[in-house]
Amino acid sequence: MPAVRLSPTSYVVLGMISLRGPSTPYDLKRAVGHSVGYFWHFPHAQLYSEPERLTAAGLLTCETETEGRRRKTYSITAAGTEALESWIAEPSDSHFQMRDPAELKLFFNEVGSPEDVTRLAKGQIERHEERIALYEGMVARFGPEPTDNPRLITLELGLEVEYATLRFWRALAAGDLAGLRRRRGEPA
Amino acid sequence: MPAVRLSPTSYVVLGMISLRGPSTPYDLKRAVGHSVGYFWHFPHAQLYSEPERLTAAGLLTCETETEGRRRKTYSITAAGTEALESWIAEPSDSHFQMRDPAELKLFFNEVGSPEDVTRLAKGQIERHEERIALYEGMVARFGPEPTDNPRLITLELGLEVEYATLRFWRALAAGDLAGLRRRRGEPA
DNA sequence: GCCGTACCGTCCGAGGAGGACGATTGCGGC
DNA sequence: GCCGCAATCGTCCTCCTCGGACGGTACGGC
Repeated sequence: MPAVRLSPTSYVVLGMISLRGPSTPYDLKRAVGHSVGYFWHFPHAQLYSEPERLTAAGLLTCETETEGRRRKTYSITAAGTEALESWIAEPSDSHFQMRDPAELKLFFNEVGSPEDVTRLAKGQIERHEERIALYEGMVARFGPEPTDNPRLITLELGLEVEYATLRFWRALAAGDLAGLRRRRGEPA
Repeated sequence: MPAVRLSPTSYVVLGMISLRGPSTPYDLKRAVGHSVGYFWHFPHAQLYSEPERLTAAGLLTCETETEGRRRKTYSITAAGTEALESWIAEPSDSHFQMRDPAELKLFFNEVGSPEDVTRLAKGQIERHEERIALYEGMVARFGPEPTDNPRLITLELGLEVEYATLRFWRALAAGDLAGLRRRRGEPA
């Protein structure tokens, strides 16, 4: 049972199995796809390899189907639950990372033309409007009151951020960043 | 001159050299540290390996110091500039990623205790307040008017996002997510 | 039964992360 | 000048992440 370094990915796997009960990698893939996946993307292949690592570390157990499709069902162990809980309890260390290609393009916009910036902004506005519609739909379906479903709380954070970036790109397209600053100063 | 896949990291290197002129990896490290680095982190080692790749692809040229400290100075080529410009001009494909460990913890908070959430929120509030102070300081120093310095425009986006997340964690700590939703609906 | 299609699992090569370590330089003390 | 120390700068190594390619499995239509 070698000690392994646990990454955020590890905790997503542990957390998902903890919330859902015993799961196969494919179960995880789908579950992640319409929840955590929206704000923390990772490729499906890791949902196959990561549980293996965690099993080796004693945080999961694995049961292999013998008949038909080879399939592995992972369950969380006491050690796994403990690891997850202590991660949740420990103070959060690092700041978030944005990783927005559009923001990069904007940063280097001096190189390009002003029309590039306008086009970029237009595209981003659409993109964020779509995302907001998606999130609002989820809220409407699963619980209009934020406290209805604890797992939906993070959606509120997602929405808050989406609206913020939308405001930014709209202000940029309208050439009114000063207005954006002014409105930020107002009481909320 | 083999064709290489260009990642966002590649464009950061190209963009930085394009803005600053010929640079050594260490120059880039420092330049990135107090600009792009705030919203797109990457380890310093890549600022040594990535220019090599780009040189192999013909997008940069490299001049090696012979005396004293081995040191390489990279300059952008015409092909490099072209690659950068066409990247800026092309429509932005993918949505941004948040990658916020705190958001993950919140998502899995059912596993933990309510005090964990409160503690998490308190920590995040501090963290984002610090970040906002840092950004506001930069704005005050380098250009109170958003349009003063084109490279500072992204700072406005950073601030907008920081304020949004700060509002969220404050609302969460105050147990008033409903209020957050209500205020989002108001005209801006 | 045969075939097409959606579903599911594994592999692999390239790139990213970030710490460890080694080399170089400048500076203060003598 | 010479030494030693600390800051600066460059490279390497190992593990992890990425994401597409590929191949196997189940199921419905005919």
